[in-house]
Amino acid sequence: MPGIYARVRILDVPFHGDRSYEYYIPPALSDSVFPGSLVNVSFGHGSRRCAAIVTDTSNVQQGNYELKPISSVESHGPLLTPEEMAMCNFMCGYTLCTFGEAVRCIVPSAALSKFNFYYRVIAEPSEAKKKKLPQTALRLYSHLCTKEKASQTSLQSNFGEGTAADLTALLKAGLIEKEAEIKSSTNIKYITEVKLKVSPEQALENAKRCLRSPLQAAILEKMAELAETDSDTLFAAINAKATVQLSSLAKKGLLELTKKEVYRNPYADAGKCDVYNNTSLTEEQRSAVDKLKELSDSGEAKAALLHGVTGSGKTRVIKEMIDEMTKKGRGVIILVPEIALTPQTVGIFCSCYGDRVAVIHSALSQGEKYDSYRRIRQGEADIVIGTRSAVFAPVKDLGMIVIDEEQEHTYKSDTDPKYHARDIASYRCGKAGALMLLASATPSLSSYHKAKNGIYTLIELKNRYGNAVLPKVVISDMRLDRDTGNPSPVGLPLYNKLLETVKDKKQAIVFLNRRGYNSFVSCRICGEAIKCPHCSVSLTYHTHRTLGAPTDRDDYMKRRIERGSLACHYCGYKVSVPQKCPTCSSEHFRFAGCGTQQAEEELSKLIPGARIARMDMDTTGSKLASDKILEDFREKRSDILIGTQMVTKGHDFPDVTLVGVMNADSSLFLDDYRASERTFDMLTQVVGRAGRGRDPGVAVIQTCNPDSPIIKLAAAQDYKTFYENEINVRRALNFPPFCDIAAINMTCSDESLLGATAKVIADKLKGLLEGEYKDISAEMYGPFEAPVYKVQNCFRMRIILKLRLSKRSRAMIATLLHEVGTKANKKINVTADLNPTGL
DNA sequence: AGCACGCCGACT
DNA sequence: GTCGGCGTGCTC
Repeated sequence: MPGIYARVRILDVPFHGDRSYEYYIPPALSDSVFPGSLVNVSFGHGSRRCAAIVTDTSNVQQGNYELKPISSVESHGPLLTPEEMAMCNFMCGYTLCTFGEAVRCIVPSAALSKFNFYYRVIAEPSEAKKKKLPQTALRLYSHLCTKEKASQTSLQSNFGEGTAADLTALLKAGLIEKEAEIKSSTNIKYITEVKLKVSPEQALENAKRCLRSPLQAAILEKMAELAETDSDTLFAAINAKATVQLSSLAKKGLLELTKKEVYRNPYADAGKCDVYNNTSLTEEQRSAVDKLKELSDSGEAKAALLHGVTGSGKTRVIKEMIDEMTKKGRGVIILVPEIALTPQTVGIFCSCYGDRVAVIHSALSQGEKYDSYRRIRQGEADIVIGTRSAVFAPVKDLGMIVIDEEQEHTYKSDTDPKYHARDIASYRCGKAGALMLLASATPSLSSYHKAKNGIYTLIELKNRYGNAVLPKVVISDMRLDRDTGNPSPVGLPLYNKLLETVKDKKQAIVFLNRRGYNSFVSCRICGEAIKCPHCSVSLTYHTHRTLGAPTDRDDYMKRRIERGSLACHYCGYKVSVPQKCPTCSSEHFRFAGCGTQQAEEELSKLIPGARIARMDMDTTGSKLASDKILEDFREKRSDILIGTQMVTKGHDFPDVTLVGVMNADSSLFLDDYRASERTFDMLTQVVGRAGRGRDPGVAVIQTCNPDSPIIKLAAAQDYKTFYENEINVRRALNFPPFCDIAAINMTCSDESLLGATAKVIADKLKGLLEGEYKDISAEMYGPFEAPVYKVQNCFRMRIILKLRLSKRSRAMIATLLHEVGTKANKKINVTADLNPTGL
């Protein structure tokens, strides 16, 4: 017997309003409301319609308020299983998001239906009332009298402008009633088109009269100029979100608002399925599989790190484990960093398991996502492969979650529930008694640290498959080329190798690192970048004043030095650009950011006749374009492939004998404490691309820091030494994995308001750390300007905390967010990002 | 989020 | 006076 009272979580409430609310279940719904049901309730003063999830039901009322009824229920049974609700609760606490945000992560939006509103007549108006109501409202009323009920959409299309206002008037007069029905998912996306209904001159005149509302005036002025646009563009242009002002202008008849459907590009499945050549496992692979099986057979939740050098056949081991799992009737989730970058991995699994596989990633349309979701839920698909959101897939009897290339930053969500797929996987495996398998050639420092300390089982693959040898690595010192007067971004060693490769009818990949977008300052002579004295990250160059046009080179450099300063994004340390290099006292600096596009032109100039293909964000507008480029390269219709990150992952081109890295330094001096880790990872991956076939490969790494241990170790593919060095640095400076980092991000379009509030928030935090949460040891830095201070006219500041994340420390941050949510100015948006990927 | 309540400045 | 905009607080 379900009970007559229900506790629910409302889906669309801000953080500080996110708690349980109690409702009563009307008798008519008593046998269709369960824990996990999606219901529709009236919430708040205006009886606003809200979607909510029932968390539990009871026969006794918990609090003593007057309860509102549950209005309706999505009748196809509970939307969430008890396990899924538990996962939502876990996410709330873990990432400090609302219950609703968590629900939206795990359920495709298509399943979260919207409402249809219906109106029906309930009373006759008295003569007095009739007089008070506007003519249009009375016409609407008589129209409703002829019908049982009418939907809002149909009324709106019949009566047009002002319908909503008339309806509210009739509702207030108690003549009609409103009824909401949960609309079964149509999942159509809308934008609001805005059109000026009067002449631009009239609009400007009205703007002058709108003195009391600067926002309305701004809208009118902008509209006088644009005449027609959509609300998003308009809000961006006037730098404010003014929905209310927009609709009141529409009411005044100055603007016309139309909701319009946005069409999404349907995902065209590139589904090219290379058949896995079913060779037997090597001895090393066999023993890895045996160990993993043992872990899985224990019946307990386990985690393992599969550390295999590039080309050691990690995918083969994973496939074997999937076979094991499915044989036992258990489901599997395989996470990949990015579908577009790993077509081969996806292809392999698709061809092996056919329609038992469901592919999930963000490029799917809502409808397609929903289809996959239902196939998985029904048990039709028991193998799920996808990007980070696939970690939530409702796989039945989950036996294993694989995270391939586990160190990739794409596993951390960059939008609001800022979860890390690894944490969710760990939670799910823990609950399901499943195996979490992390795989990588260059594991993240924190995962390898855990493996070393026995939290994960470490499994290693040390040999390249088929006895392919690691490529010979040439480190090319770009300072030599500069000294001999070669201004080209392509150094002599790389040039010679490229010529040779093309002559031999082999192929080459040239890698451009685009990562160095935050400008740092490095020394022209010793190559060192200027670093923060406290944090071992590069300082970031900021300019305060405009630099003026670069007329004379030396003069321009001087201005850059004089008018800019250097800042640390972890502790806020700030200095002006020094006169001399702190390492070698040279007076010549280089500001980061070598041109990348010119590299392609340069190459075609240098090696006439070579067929060059370029692949980066600019040339791969669509997924198909990148497939085409890769396909052409594989079929040897091009000789040299130039590209960014995209070319480093997972591809297997047997005829590639040369790999070049144009600017290995650019990620070495990122303003991130993981700069070394990322550079090592990137270089190892790139080098691993060469010599995968029978012919031995060569890799050329161009750098201004040929003595950098990171570059040397990556060249030698020596992960262990790299790990030992780096972990000591992290320990010494107290960086993860020896602590966690929490960023409190604050954004606001009003710069001075933001500055003031940021200080208040910082004080509040200090108060918590010194008072109620005295037991937490934390270092607090800031508030200071975020690395990118201004985005779309919105200013961003942040506070950085170094602490150990735990239930307790998370609770403290949650308390802070609650307080800020209720007390601080609404214009300021405050969120927490726990262990942010980049700063 | 959205709505009510209450304050405050502009305009009849 | 009083209308209407905007800041503040609350939602079972």
